[in-house]
Amino acid sequence: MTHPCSPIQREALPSGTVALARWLIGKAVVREMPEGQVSGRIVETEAYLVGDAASHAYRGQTGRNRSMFLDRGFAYVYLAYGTSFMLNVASETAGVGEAVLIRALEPLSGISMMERHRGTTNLRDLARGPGRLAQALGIDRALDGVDLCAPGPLWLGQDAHEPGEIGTSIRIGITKDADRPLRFYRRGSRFVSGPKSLNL
DNA sequence: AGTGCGATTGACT
DNA sequence: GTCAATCGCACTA
Repeated sequence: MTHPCSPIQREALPSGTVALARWLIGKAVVREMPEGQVSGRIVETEAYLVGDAASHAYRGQTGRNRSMFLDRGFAYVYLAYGTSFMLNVASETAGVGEAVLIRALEPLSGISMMERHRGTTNLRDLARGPGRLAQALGIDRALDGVDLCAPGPLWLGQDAHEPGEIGTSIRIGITKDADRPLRFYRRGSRFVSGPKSLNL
């Protein structure tokens, strides 16, 4: 197993939300549960910026989005469509509301636990899409605001693996500021979400 | 207090 | 390919 075993230090995160979104491709998300460890390699991200009408922080800080305004490396978790939790990484200095949405993982460890959480054994479907990813890792609002750069229930790890070639596209599922090239993905990975036309 | 709307998913034609 | 489910939250009054 190629387990990462300690969190990436906050100082190692690149500054700038777009830089972080690209850099996170190929890093690992690690979830510690009572039953064991679940982890996956990040293969798809999106950036949400200040002045971006698609961002939850567009109209400033609110009860839901306050974790977007934490320092780099803290988690912002929210519920979308009443059904799916979304995992984001706050990406700027404290007080600035920007974040990176983690959209898809390539399963690395704890796969049987992911299968149980997701109700399928289809490896490709375990964490392809932000809602599926959160379900596979048992992520919900209880993890909103946790430090992903510290040991605990959820953290970011190095992965002994090349990030691969990174593609860029418009973001998925938004209607405002929909033309900006702020989605990043591992080119050629079968674990990325989205239509073929955005994964070239 | 009421209303409209998603950073999605799964089921179905 | 289409489409409804589902609910917390932000916005209006």
